[in-house]
Amino acid sequence: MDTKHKLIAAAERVFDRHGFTATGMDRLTAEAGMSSRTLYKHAGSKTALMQAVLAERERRFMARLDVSGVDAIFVALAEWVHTEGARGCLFLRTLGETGADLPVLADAVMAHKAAFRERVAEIVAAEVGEETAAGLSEQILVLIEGATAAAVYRGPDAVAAARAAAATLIDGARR
Amino acid sequence: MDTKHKLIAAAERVFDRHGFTATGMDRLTAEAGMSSRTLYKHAGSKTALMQAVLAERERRFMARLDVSGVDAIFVALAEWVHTEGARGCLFLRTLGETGADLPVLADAVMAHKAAFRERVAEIVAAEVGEETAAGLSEQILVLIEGATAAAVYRGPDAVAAARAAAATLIDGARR
DNA sequence: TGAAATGTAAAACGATCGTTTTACATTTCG
DNA sequence: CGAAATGTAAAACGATCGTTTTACATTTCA
Repeated sequence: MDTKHKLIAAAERVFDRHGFTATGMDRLTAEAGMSSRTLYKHAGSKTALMQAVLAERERRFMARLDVSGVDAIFVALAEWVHTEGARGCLFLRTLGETGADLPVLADAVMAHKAAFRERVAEIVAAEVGEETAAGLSEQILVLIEGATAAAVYRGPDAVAAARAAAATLIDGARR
Repeated sequence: MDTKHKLIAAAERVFDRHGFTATGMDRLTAEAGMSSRTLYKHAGSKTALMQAVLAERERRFMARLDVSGVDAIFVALAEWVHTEGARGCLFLRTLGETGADLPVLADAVMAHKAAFRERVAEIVAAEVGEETAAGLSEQILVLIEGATAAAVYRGPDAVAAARAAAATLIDGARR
């Protein structure tokens, strides 16, 4: 059981830094410190391994989204960028790499984004009320995605700017 | 000369829809309707072809950014999504696919993003003045990136939300 | 004790990768 | 006219792809 988690953690690092398609199995076995036989016993296939990586990523990301205010979302995002770096959303990157050619991964990405959007809507609704939240939560969603994307070349400044913009928008919606 | 442009246009379509790494030369030659010998005569290599694609993409994208107000940026973005679809920023996707493993492409992406950021700053400054623009243009930048990313799974709604958010932020900065 | 489970190391599988080469047809233009 | 330029079609290059297999070592536990 420890072997599988070690594999997924190693695969997440390598896929995140070098991309899914460009990463060969030899690099995965080397990084995970195990033979290819063991890797395939646990993962099944390269695509299934990426599936497992996305599932683990979703678990970890959603745990950070367990907050009770919009501002806290951006604090959490700033922490994420600080500890894990900024290479863009792994889900959208995976979708972008494979397009619709690997439906299993495309479905996982879309399911994650639906859950993510739902969670953001809940947080916004709790802060400004159901009726105001309708249009506002989509704006907050865009700010989170934008901070994630822009942080690739702007670093923490992008997250800070998104945080400030969100505060302005929330403040405007309150009155 | 027409051959080269036909090649680049075909390569842009294929790379955009199926990714850079996952696309083989056979798919490129088929889509461009030419032999691999001719392709290599004009492009040099797969990486150089992607370089040319990014240069063409930048030319076309920057032409759309030739507007004189922040709101017009989002109108242009909405048009782009309508005519070309939403598969995310090709520059960031390319960077995400290859990481730092192909410095030529990474450099092209960073150079484009610097120019893009500069252009956005100019547009914002023209609208609210130099001193107010400092912090605000980074927020607008985040909104554009966010609309581009979120449009992958939210479609035109993401652009509309970003446009509304930008209007609110600009309005707040004016007074 | 001994069989089942779990691991490693390494060779091999056919397929496909990006690229070059060989052989030949057509067009361009001094 | 005739050579240079530009194209196609297709085979071949060595390398690497994702995956399976063979052979063997170690641990687990009824």
